[in-house]
Amino acid sequence: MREIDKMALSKNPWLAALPARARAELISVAKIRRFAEHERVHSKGGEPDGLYGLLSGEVRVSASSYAGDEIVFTRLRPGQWFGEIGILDGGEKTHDAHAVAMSELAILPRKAILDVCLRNPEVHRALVALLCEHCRLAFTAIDAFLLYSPEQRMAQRLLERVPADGSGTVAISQSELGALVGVSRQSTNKILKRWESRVWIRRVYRGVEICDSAALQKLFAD
Amino acid sequence: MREIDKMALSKNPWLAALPARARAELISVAKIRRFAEHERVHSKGGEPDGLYGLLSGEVRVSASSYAGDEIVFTRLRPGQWFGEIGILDGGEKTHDAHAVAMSELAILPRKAILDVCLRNPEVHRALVALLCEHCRLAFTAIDAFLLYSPEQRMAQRLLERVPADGSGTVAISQSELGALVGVSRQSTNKILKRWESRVWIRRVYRGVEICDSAALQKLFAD
DNA sequence: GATAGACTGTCAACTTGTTTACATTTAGTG
DNA sequence: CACTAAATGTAAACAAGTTGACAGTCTATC
Repeated sequence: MREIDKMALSKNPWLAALPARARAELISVAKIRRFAEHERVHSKGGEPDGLYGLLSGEVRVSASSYAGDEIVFTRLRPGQWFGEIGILDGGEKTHDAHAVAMSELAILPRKAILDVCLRNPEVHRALVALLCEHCRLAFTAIDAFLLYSPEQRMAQRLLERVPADGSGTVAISQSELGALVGVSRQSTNKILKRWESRVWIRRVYRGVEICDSAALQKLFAD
Repeated sequence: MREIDKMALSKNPWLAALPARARAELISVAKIRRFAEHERVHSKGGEPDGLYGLLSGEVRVSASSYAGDEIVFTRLRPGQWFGEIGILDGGEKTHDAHAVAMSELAILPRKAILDVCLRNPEVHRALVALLCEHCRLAFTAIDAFLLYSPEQRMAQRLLERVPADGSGTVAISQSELGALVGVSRQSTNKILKRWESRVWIRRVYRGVEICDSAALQKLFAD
Protein backbone atom coordinates (compact mmCIF):
# COMPACT_ATOMS: atom_id res chain seq x y z
CA MET A 1 0.00 0.00 0.00
CA ARG A 2 1.28 3.43 -0.85
CA GLU A 3 2.31 5.88 1.81
CA ILE A 4 -0.24 8.47 0.68
CA ASP A 5 -3.08 5.97 1.05
CA LYS A 6 -2.03 5.19 4.60
CA MET A 7 -2.18 8.88 5.36
CA ALA A 8 -5.69 9.17 3.97
CA LEU A 9 -6.78 6.15 5.95
CA SER A 10 -5.43 7.31 9.29
CA LYS A 11 -7.34 10.57 8.90
CA ASN A 12 -10.62 8.75 8.40
CA PRO A 13 -12.95 9.68 11.29
CA TRP A 14 -14.18 6.18 11.98
CA LEU A 15 -10.67 4.74 12.12
CA ALA A 16 -9.33 7.77 13.97
CA ALA A 17 -11.72 7.10 16.85
CA LEU A 18 -10.17 3.67 17.44
CA PRO A 19 -7.23 2.98 19.77
CA ALA A 20 -3.93 3.66 18.03
CA ARG A 21 -2.77 0.05 18.12
CA ALA A 22 -5.97 -1.33 16.63
CA ARG A 23 -6.00 1.38 14.00
CA ALA A 24 -2.46 0.58 12.94
CA GLU A 25 -3.31 -3.09 12.75
CA LEU A 26 -6.36 -2.45 10.57
CA ILE A 27 -4.47 -0.11 8.30
CA SER A 28 -1.76 -2.71 7.85
CA VAL A 29 -4.26 -5.28 6.55
CA ALA A 30 -6.28 -2.80 4.46
CA LYS A 31 -6.34 -3.21 0.73
CA ILE A 32 -6.90 -0.18 -1.42
CA ARG A 33 -8.91 -0.69 -4.59
CA ARG A 34 -9.76 1.78 -7.29
CA PHE A 35 -13.10 1.47 -9.06
CA ALA A 36 -13.88 3.05 -12.41
CA GLU A 37 -17.06 5.02 -13.04
CA HIS A 38 -20.06 2.66 -13.04
CA GLU A 39 -17.94 -0.29 -11.90
CA ARG A 40 -19.60 -2.71 -9.54
CA VAL A 41 -18.15 -2.78 -6.03
CA HIS A 42 -20.20 -5.74 -4.83
CA SER A 43 -23.53 -7.45 -5.46
CA LYS A 44 -26.51 -8.29 -3.32
CA GLY A 45 -26.25 -11.87 -2.17
CA GLY A 46 -22.45 -11.84 -2.27
CA GLU A 47 -20.12 -13.23 0.34
CA PRO A 48 -19.28 -11.07 3.38
CA ASP A 49 -15.73 -10.48 2.26
CA GLY A 50 -14.90 -7.39 4.25
CA LEU A 51 -15.61 -3.91 5.49
CA TYR A 52 -15.60 -1.23 2.81
CA GLY A 53 -14.51 2.35 3.41
CA LEU A 54 -14.97 5.04 0.80
CA LEU A 55 -11.86 7.19 0.55
CA SER A 56 -12.73 9.25 -2.50
CA GLY A 57 -15.44 9.36 -5.12
CA GLU A 58 -19.04 8.30 -4.61
CA VAL A 59 -20.82 4.96 -4.25
CA ARG A 60 -24.45 4.15 -4.97
CA VAL A 61 -26.10 1.51 -2.79
CA SER A 62 -29.11 -0.03 -4.48
CA ALA A 63 -31.28 -3.07 -5.07
CA SER A 64 -33.01 -4.37 -8.17
CA SER A 65 -36.20 -6.28 -8.80
CA TYR A 66 -36.47 -9.24 -11.11
CA ALA A 67 -38.18 -6.90 -13.54
CA GLY A 68 -35.03 -4.78 -13.66
CA ASP A 69 -36.28 -1.75 -11.73
CA GLU A 70 -33.60 -0.29 -9.53
CA ILE A 71 -34.09 1.61 -6.33
CA VAL A 72 -31.30 3.60 -4.78
CA PHE A 73 -31.03 3.07 -1.07
CA THR A 74 -28.41 5.74 -0.50
CA ARG A 75 -25.36 7.41 -1.97
CA LEU A 76 -22.25 7.24 0.14
CA ARG A 77 -19.73 10.01 0.53
CA PRO A 78 -16.02 9.80 1.31
CA GLY A 79 -15.36 8.81 4.91
CA GLN A 80 -18.29 6.42 5.20
CA TRP A 81 -17.97 2.67 5.85
CA PHE A 82 -20.32 -0.11 4.84
CA GLY A 83 -20.60 -3.89 4.81
CA GLU A 84 -20.42 -4.28 8.58
CA ILE A 85 -23.48 -6.49 8.86
CA GLY A 86 -21.74 -9.27 6.95
CA ILE A 87 -18.69 -8.94 9.18
CA LEU A 88 -20.83 -9.33 12.28
CA ASP A 89 -23.20 -12.11 11.26
CA GLY A 90 -21.46 -13.75 8.32
CA GLY A 91 -24.56 -13.30 6.17
CA GLU A 92 -24.66 -12.24 2.56
CA LYS A 93 -24.60 -8.72 1.16
CA THR A 94 -27.89 -6.87 1.50
CA HIS A 95 -27.41 -4.53 -1.47
CA ASP A 96 -25.64 -3.87 -4.71
CA ALA A 97 -22.94 -1.19 -4.66
CA HIS A 98 -21.61 0.68 -7.67
CA ALA A 99 -19.10 3.46 -8.06
CA VAL A 100 -20.89 6.55 -9.37
CA ALA A 101 -17.62 8.19 -10.28
CA MET A 102 -14.05 6.98 -10.16
CA SER A 103 -13.64 5.95 -6.52
CA GLU A 104 -11.03 4.67 -4.14
CA LEU A 105 -12.06 2.21 -1.45
CA ALA A 106 -10.30 0.65 1.49
CA ILE A 107 -11.25 -2.96 2.10
CA LEU A 108 -10.59 -4.56 5.47
CA PRO A 109 -10.81 -8.35 5.01
CA ARG A 110 -13.38 -10.00 7.28
CA LYS A 111 -11.03 -12.48 8.91
CA ALA A 112 -8.53 -9.78 9.75
CA ILE A 113 -11.20 -7.59 11.33
CA LEU A 114 -12.67 -10.42 13.35
CA ASP A 115 -9.18 -11.22 14.53
CA VAL A 116 -8.60 -7.63 15.62
CA CYS A 117 -12.03 -7.56 17.27
CA LEU A 118 -11.17 -10.50 19.47
CA ARG A 119 -8.19 -8.67 20.92
CA ASN A 120 -9.82 -5.25 20.78
CA PRO A 121 -13.35 -4.80 22.11
CA GLU A 122 -13.21 -1.15 20.99
CA VAL A 123 -13.15 -2.22 17.36
CA HIS A 124 -16.07 -4.55 17.86
CA ARG A 125 -17.99 -1.75 19.55
CA ALA A 126 -17.25 0.58 16.64
CA LEU A 127 -18.60 -2.01 14.20
CA VAL A 128 -21.76 -2.40 16.25
CA ALA A 129 -22.17 1.39 16.38
CA LEU A 130 -21.93 1.45 12.58
CA LEU A 131 -24.58 -1.23 12.32
CA CYS A 132 -26.88 0.63 14.73
CA GLU A 133 -26.53 3.75 12.64
CA HIS A 134 -27.39 1.94 9.42
CA CYS A 135 -30.26 0.11 11.07
CA ARG A 136 -31.78 3.38 12.27
CA LEU A 137 -31.37 4.81 8.78
CA ALA A 138 -33.26 1.83 7.41
CA PHE A 139 -36.11 2.31 9.88
CA THR A 140 -36.29 5.99 9.01
CA ALA A 141 -36.44 5.10 5.33
CA ILE A 142 -39.32 2.70 5.90
CA ASP A 143 -41.25 5.32 7.84
CA ALA A 144 -40.60 7.81 5.08
CA PHE A 145 -41.92 5.53 2.38
CA LEU A 146 -45.07 4.61 4.20
CA LEU A 147 -45.94 7.82 5.94
CA TYR A 148 -44.72 10.59 3.69
CA SER A 149 -45.65 11.70 0.20
CA PRO A 150 -43.15 11.72 -2.67
CA GLU A 151 -42.90 15.49 -2.28
CA GLN A 152 -42.04 15.18 1.41
CA ARG A 153 -39.54 12.40 0.76
CA MET A 154 -37.86 14.41 -1.96
CA ALA A 155 -37.47 17.35 0.42
CA GLN A 156 -35.89 15.06 3.01
CA ARG A 157 -33.49 13.50 0.55
CA LEU A 158 -32.40 16.83 -0.80
CA LEU A 159 -31.90 18.36 2.62
CA GLU A 160 -29.77 15.37 3.65
CA ARG A 161 -27.42 16.30 0.85
CA VAL A 162 -27.06 20.00 1.55
CA PRO A 163 -24.28 21.32 3.79
CA ALA A 164 -25.44 22.17 7.30
CA ASP A 165 -25.74 25.90 6.62
CA GLY A 166 -28.85 25.15 4.59
CA SER A 167 -27.96 26.51 1.20
CA GLY A 168 -26.01 25.29 -1.75
CA THR A 169 -26.40 23.08 -4.79
CA VAL A 170 -27.05 19.35 -4.68
CA ALA A 171 -25.43 17.74 -7.70
CA ILE A 172 -27.76 15.01 -8.85
CA SER A 173 -29.72 14.32 -12.01
CA GLN A 174 -33.50 14.26 -11.87
CA SER A 175 -33.53 10.57 -12.82
CA GLU A 176 -31.29 9.65 -9.90
CA LEU A 177 -33.18 11.85 -7.52
CA GLY A 178 -36.31 10.06 -8.65
CA ALA A 179 -34.77 6.64 -8.02
CA LEU A 180 -33.68 7.82 -4.58
CA VAL A 181 -37.15 9.07 -3.73
CA GLY A 182 -39.01 6.27 -5.45
CA VAL A 183 -40.76 8.22 -8.21
CA SER A 184 -40.33 8.58 -11.95
CA ARG A 185 -38.15 11.17 -13.59
CA GLN A 186 -41.22 12.98 -14.88
CA SER A 187 -42.77 13.28 -11.45
CA THR A 188 -39.47 14.47 -10.08
CA ASN A 189 -39.48 17.20 -12.67
CA LYS A 190 -43.01 18.25 -11.81
CA ILE A 191 -42.24 18.53 -8.08
CA LEU A 192 -39.06 20.50 -8.71
CA LYS A 193 -40.92 22.84 -11.03
CA ARG A 194 -43.55 23.47 -8.38
CA TRP A 195 -40.86 24.31 -5.85
CA GLU A 196 -39.06 26.57 -8.27
CA SER A 197 -42.23 28.57 -8.83
CA ARG A 198 -42.23 29.25 -5.09
CA VAL A 199 -38.54 30.19 -5.19
CA TRP A 200 -37.62 27.40 -2.78
CA ILE A 201 -35.09 26.01 -5.24
CA ARG A 202 -33.58 26.67 -8.62
CA ARG A 203 -33.26 23.93 -11.18
CA VAL A 204 -29.82 23.75 -12.74
CA TYR A 205 -28.35 21.24 -15.14
CA ARG A 206 -27.74 18.01 -13.24
CA GLY A 207 -28.50 19.62 -9.91
CA VAL A 208 -30.81 21.46 -7.57
CA GLU A 209 -29.88 24.73 -5.94
CA ILE A 210 -31.50 25.12 -2.54
CA CYS A 211 -32.74 28.67 -1.94
CA ASP A 212 -35.09 28.22 1.02
CA SER A 213 -34.28 25.14 3.03
CA ALA A 214 -36.63 26.24 5.81
CA ALA A 215 -39.59 25.98 3.43
CA LEU A 216 -38.57 22.47 2.43
CA GLN A 217 -38.14 21.54 6.07
CA LYS A 218 -41.67 22.69 6.80
CA LEU A 219 -43.07 20.19 4.30
CA PHE A 220 -42.69 17.33 6.75
CA ALA A 221 -42.45 19.13 10.07
CA ASP A 222 -46.08 19.74 10.81
CA MET B 1 -40.96 -12.95 40.12
CA ARG B 2 -43.11 -16.02 40.24
CA GLU B 3 -41.62 -19.48 39.84
CA ILE B 4 -43.77 -20.22 36.80
CA ASP B 5 -42.50 -17.14 35.00
CA LYS B 6 -38.91 -18.16 35.59
CA MET B 7 -39.71 -21.51 34.02
CA ALA B 8 -41.19 -19.84 30.94
CA LEU B 9 -38.17 -17.58 30.65
CA SER B 10 -35.56 -20.30 30.88
CA LYS B 11 -37.28 -22.14 28.03
CA ASN B 12 -37.06 -19.13 25.74
CA PRO B 13 -34.85 -20.04 22.76
CA TRP B 14 -32.83 -16.84 22.76
CA LEU B 15 -32.05 -17.08 26.48
CA ALA B 16 -31.55 -20.85 26.29
CA ALA B 17 -28.71 -20.37 23.82
CA LEU B 18 -26.74 -18.31 26.35
CA PRO B 19 -24.27 -19.75 28.86
CA ALA B 20 -26.05 -21.03 31.97
CA ARG B 21 -24.50 -18.50 34.31
CA ALA B 22 -25.37 -15.49 32.15
CA ARG B 23 -28.86 -16.82 31.62
CA ALA B 24 -29.44 -17.17 35.34
CA GLU B 25 -28.14 -13.67 35.89
CA LEU B 26 -30.46 -12.19 33.27
CA ILE B 27 -33.46 -14.10 34.57
CA SER B 28 -32.75 -12.82 38.07
CA VAL B 29 -32.97 -9.19 36.92
CA ALA B 30 -35.92 -9.72 34.58
CA LYS B 31 -39.16 -8.02 35.36
CA ILE B 32 -42.38 -9.57 34.14
CA ARG B 33 -45.13 -7.20 33.07
CA ARG B 34 -48.60 -7.97 31.89
CA PHE B 35 -50.19 -5.73 29.26
CA ALA B 36 -53.91 -5.53 28.58
CA GLU B 37 -55.36 -5.68 25.08
CA HIS B 38 -54.46 -2.50 23.18
CA GLU B 39 -52.20 -1.28 25.97
CA ARG B 40 -49.08 0.57 24.89
CA VAL B 41 -45.81 -1.22 25.59
CA HIS B 42 -43.57 1.66 24.54
CA SER B 43 -43.53 4.66 22.23
CA LYS B 44 -41.32 5.80 19.40
CA GLY B 45 -38.82 8.29 20.72
CA GLY B 46 -38.84 6.78 24.20
CA GLU B 47 -35.83 6.08 26.39
CA PRO B 48 -33.89 2.84 25.81
CA ASP B 49 -35.09 1.31 29.07
CA GLY B 50 -34.47 -2.32 28.34
CA LEU B 51 -34.75 -5.43 26.23
CA TYR B 52 -38.29 -6.72 25.77
CA GLY B 53 -39.15 -10.40 25.37
CA LEU B 54 -42.64 -11.53 24.46
CA LEU B 55 -43.66 -14.49 26.61
CA SER B 56 -47.30 -14.79 25.62
CA GLY B 57 -49.80 -12.84 23.58
CA GLU B 58 -49.00 -10.70 20.56
CA VAL B 59 -47.38 -7.30 20.06
CA ARG B 60 -47.80 -4.91 17.15
CA VAL B 61 -44.76 -2.81 16.19
CA SER B 62 -45.77 0.30 14.29
CA ALA B 63 -45.14 3.95 13.50
CA SER B 64 -47.52 6.84 12.94
CA SER B 65 -47.40 9.94 10.80
CA TYR B 66 -48.34 13.39 12.00
CA ALA B 67 -51.55 12.98 10.05
CA GLY B 68 -52.43 9.97 12.20
CA ASP B 69 -51.89 7.21 9.65
CA GLU B 70 -50.39 4.13 11.20
CA ILE B 71 -48.24 1.59 9.48
CA VAL B 72 -47.56 -1.77 11.04
CA PHE B 73 -43.95 -2.77 10.81
CA THR B 74 -44.43 -6.27 12.15
CA ARG B 75 -46.39 -8.36 14.61
CA LEU B 76 -44.31 -10.22 17.13
CA ARG B 77 -45.02 -13.71 18.38
CA PRO B 78 -44.11 -15.30 21.71
CA GLY B 79 -40.41 -16.04 22.03
CA GLN B 80 -39.25 -12.95 20.14
CA TRP B 81 -37.13 -10.18 21.64
CA PHE B 82 -37.00 -6.53 20.66
CA GLY B 83 -35.52 -3.22 21.77
CA GLU B 84 -31.90 -4.31 21.39
CA ILE B 85 -30.83 -1.33 19.32
CA GLY B 86 -31.42 1.02 22.26
CA ILE B 87 -29.43 -1.29 24.53
CA LEU B 88 -26.50 -1.22 22.16
CA ASP B 89 -26.37 2.42 21.16
CA GLY B 90 -28.36 4.18 23.87
CA GLY B 91 -30.56 5.81 21.26
CA GLU B 92 -34.31 6.26 21.43
CA LYS B 93 -37.01 3.76 20.50
CA THR B 94 -37.50 3.39 16.77
CA HIS B 95 -41.16 2.32 16.90
CA ASP B 96 -44.35 2.22 18.89
CA ALA B 97 -45.30 -1.14 20.38
CA HIS B 98 -48.79 -2.14 21.49
CA ALA B 99 -50.21 -5.36 22.87
CA VAL B 100 -52.70 -6.77 20.36
CA ALA B 101 -54.12 -9.13 22.94
CA MET B 102 -53.41 -9.58 26.64
CA SER B 103 -49.68 -10.20 26.69
CA GLU B 104 -46.91 -11.02 29.10
CA LEU B 105 -43.49 -9.51 28.55
CA ALA B 106 -40.12 -9.96 30.18
CA ILE B 107 -38.13 -6.75 30.49
CA LEU B 108 -34.40 -6.87 31.08
CA PRO B 109 -33.29 -3.42 32.30
CA ARG B 110 -30.63 -1.82 30.13
CA LYS B 111 -28.06 -1.26 32.88
CA ALA B 112 -28.33 -4.85 34.03
CA ILE B 113 -27.83 -6.19 30.52
CA LEU B 114 -24.87 -3.95 29.83
CA ASP B 115 -23.39 -5.10 33.10
CA VAL B 116 -23.83 -8.76 32.15
CA CYS B 117 -22.43 -8.03 28.68
CA LEU B 118 -19.20 -6.71 30.15
CA ARG B 119 -18.56 -9.96 31.93
CA ASN B 120 -20.10 -12.13 29.25
CA PRO B 121 -19.14 -11.59 25.61
CA GLU B 122 -21.62 -14.29 24.64
CA VAL B 123 -24.50 -12.11 25.72
CA HIS B 124 -23.19 -9.17 23.78
CA ARG B 125 -22.82 -11.36 20.73
CA ALA B 126 -26.40 -12.58 21.10
CA LEU B 127 -27.62 -8.97 21.23
CA VAL B 128 -25.66 -8.13 18.11
CA ALA B 129 -27.07 -11.20 16.37
CA LEU B 130 -30.56 -9.98 17.23
CA LEU B 131 -29.77 -6.56 15.81
CA CYS B 132 -28.38 -8.07 12.60
CA GLU B 133 -31.55 -10.11 12.19
CA HIS B 134 -33.78 -7.06 12.63
CA CYS B 135 -31.60 -4.97 10.36
CA ARG B 136 -31.85 -7.55 7.58
CA LEU B 137 -35.61 -7.66 8.07
CA ALA B 138 -35.72 -3.89 7.66
CA PHE B 139 -33.71 -4.04 4.43
CA THR B 140 -35.98 -6.76 3.09
CA ALA B 141 -39.01 -4.62 3.95
CA ILE B 142 -37.59 -1.65 2.07
CA ASP B 143 -36.92 -3.78 -0.99
CA ALA B 144 -40.44 -5.15 -0.76
CA PHE B 145 -42.03 -1.72 -0.66
CA LEU B 146 -40.07 -0.32 -3.54
CA LEU B 147 -39.76 -3.29 -5.81
CA TYR B 148 -42.92 -5.30 -5.28
CA SER B 149 -46.60 -4.61 -5.88
CA PRO B 150 -49.15 -4.61 -3.08
CA GLU B 151 -50.32 -8.01 -4.27
CA GLN B 152 -46.79 -9.42 -4.04
CA ARG B 153 -46.23 -7.86 -0.63
CA MET B 154 -49.49 -9.25 0.65
CA ALA B 155 -48.49 -12.73 -0.47
CA GLN B 156 -45.15 -12.36 1.32
CA ARG B 157 -46.72 -11.11 4.53
CA LEU B 158 -49.29 -13.87 4.58
CA LEU B 159 -46.76 -16.60 3.88
CA GLU B 160 -44.56 -15.31 6.70
CA ARG B 161 -47.45 -16.01 9.03
CA VAL B 162 -48.33 -19.53 7.91
CA PRO B 163 -46.78 -22.54 9.64
CA ALA B 164 -43.92 -24.05 7.68
CA ASP B 165 -46.02 -26.87 6.16
CA GLY B 166 -47.63 -24.27 3.92
CA SER B 167 -51.27 -24.53 4.86
CA GLY B 168 -53.44 -23.20 7.62
CA THR B 169 -55.32 -20.10 8.58
CA VAL B 170 -53.74 -16.73 9.30
CA ALA B 171 -55.83 -14.93 11.92
CA ILE B 172 -55.83 -11.26 10.96
CA SER B 173 -58.47 -8.76 9.93
CA GLN B 174 -58.42 -7.25 6.48
CA SER B 175 -57.80 -3.79 7.93
CA GLU B 176 -54.72 -4.96 9.82
CA LEU B 177 -53.46 -6.93 6.85
CA GLY B 178 -53.84 -3.77 4.83
CA ALA B 179 -51.84 -1.73 7.34
CA LEU B 180 -49.16 -4.41 7.30
CA VAL B 181 -48.95 -4.38 3.52
CA GLY B 182 -49.45 -0.65 3.12
CA VAL B 183 -52.80 -0.58 1.29
CA SER B 184 -56.36 0.28 2.24
CA ARG B 185 -58.85 -2.20 3.61
CA GLN B 186 -60.83 -2.05 0.39
CA SER B 187 -57.83 -2.90 -1.76
CA THR B 188 -56.98 -5.72 0.60
CA ASN B 189 -60.45 -7.09 0.09
CA LYS B 190 -60.16 -6.87 -3.67
CA ILE B 191 -56.86 -8.74 -3.75
CA LEU B 192 -58.14 -11.45 -1.43
CA LYS B 193 -61.26 -11.83 -3.56
CA ARG B 194 -59.14 -12.28 -6.65
CA TRP B 195 -57.10 -14.96 -4.94
CA GLU B 196 -60.19 -16.71 -3.67
CA SER B 197 -61.57 -16.94 -7.18
CA ARG B 198 -58.43 -18.86 -8.10
CA VAL B 199 -58.80 -21.10 -5.04
CA TRP B 200 -55.45 -19.98 -3.63
CA ILE B 201 -57.10 -18.93 -0.37
CA ARG B 202 -60.44 -18.85 1.37
CA ARG B 203 -61.67 -15.74 3.11
CA VAL B 204 -62.95 -16.41 6.62
CA TYR B 205 -64.12 -13.98 9.28
CA ARG B 206 -61.05 -12.22 10.68
CA GLY B 207 -58.68 -14.47 8.81
CA VAL B 208 -57.32 -15.95 5.61
CA GLU B 209 -57.13 -19.68 4.99
CA ILE B 210 -54.21 -20.58 2.76
CA CYS B 211 -55.11 -23.29 0.25
CA ASP B 212 -52.28 -23.05 -2.28
CA SER B 213 -49.17 -21.51 -0.79
CA ALA B 214 -47.13 -22.51 -3.84
CA ALA B 215 -49.26 -20.26 -6.04
CA LEU B 216 -48.73 -17.33 -3.66
CA GLN B 217 -45.01 -18.04 -3.59
CA LYS B 218 -44.90 -17.86 -7.38
CA LEU B 219 -46.22 -14.28 -7.31
CA PHE B 220 -42.82 -12.92 -6.39
CA ALA B 221 -40.49 -15.71 -7.42
CA ASP B 222 -40.18 -15.05 -11.11
C1' DG C 1 -17.45 24.95 -33.10
C1' DA C 2 -19.64 20.57 -34.49
C1' DT C 3 -21.55 16.64 -32.68
C1' DA C 4 -23.03 12.84 -29.83
C1' DG C 5 -24.99 11.49 -25.70
C1' DA C 6 -26.95 12.54 -21.56
C1' DC C 7 -30.28 15.34 -19.40
C1' DT C 8 -34.59 18.06 -19.14
C1' DG C 9 -39.45 19.82 -20.34
C1' DT C 10 -43.97 18.57 -21.38
C1' DC C 11 -48.23 16.08 -22.50
C1' DA C 12 -51.87 12.82 -22.83
C1' DA C 13 -53.38 8.23 -22.00
C1' DC C 14 -53.37 4.92 -18.69
C1' DT C 15 -53.00 2.31 -14.24
C1' DT C 16 -53.48 1.77 -9.69
C1' DG C 17 -55.02 2.60 -5.37
C1' DT C 18 -57.71 5.82 -2.22
C1' DT C 19 -61.80 7.82 -0.54
C1' DT C 20 -66.51 8.11 0.46
C1' DA C 21 -70.58 5.88 1.17
C1' DC C 22 -73.67 2.46 2.34
C1' DA C 23 -75.34 -2.36 2.71
C1' DT C 24 -74.48 -6.68 4.83
C1' DT C 25 -72.48 -10.26 7.77
C1' DT C 26 -70.36 -12.09 11.92
C1' DA C 27 -69.32 -12.99 16.71
C1' DG C 28 -69.89 -11.98 21.17
C1' DT C 29 -72.88 -10.37 25.16
C1' DG C 30 -76.62 -9.20 28.14
C1' DC D 1 -82.58 -14.63 21.30
C1' DA D 2 -81.98 -9.79 20.32
C1' DC D 3 -78.69 -6.40 20.00
C1' DT D 4 -74.35 -4.18 19.22
C1' DA D 5 -69.82 -3.36 17.63
C1' DA D 6 -66.59 -4.95 14.64
C1' DA D 7 -65.61 -6.70 10.30
C1' DT D 8 -66.62 -7.38 5.49
C1' DG D 9 -68.59 -6.56 0.58
C1' DT D 10 -69.10 -3.41 -3.15
C1' DA D 11 -69.15 0.52 -6.22
C1' DA D 12 -68.48 5.12 -8.12
C1' DA D 13 -65.82 9.27 -8.03
C1' DC D 14 -61.37 10.84 -7.36
C1' DA D 15 -56.25 11.43 -6.83
C1' DA D 16 -51.70 10.48 -7.75
C1' DG D 17 -48.07 8.59 -10.41
C1' DT D 18 -46.50 5.96 -14.39
C1' DT D 19 -45.61 5.23 -19.17
C1' DG D 20 -44.41 6.38 -23.66
C1' DA D 21 -43.36 9.76 -26.88
C1' DC D 22 -40.98 13.47 -28.61
C1' DA D 23 -38.88 18.04 -28.70
C1' DG D 24 -35.55 20.89 -26.71
C1' DT D 25 -31.11 21.82 -23.98
C1' DC D 26 -26.68 21.23 -22.01
C1' DT D 27 -21.75 19.49 -21.76
C1' DA D 28 -17.80 17.22 -22.90
C1' DT D 29 -14.65 16.19 -26.42
C1' DC D 30 -13.02 15.49 -30.74
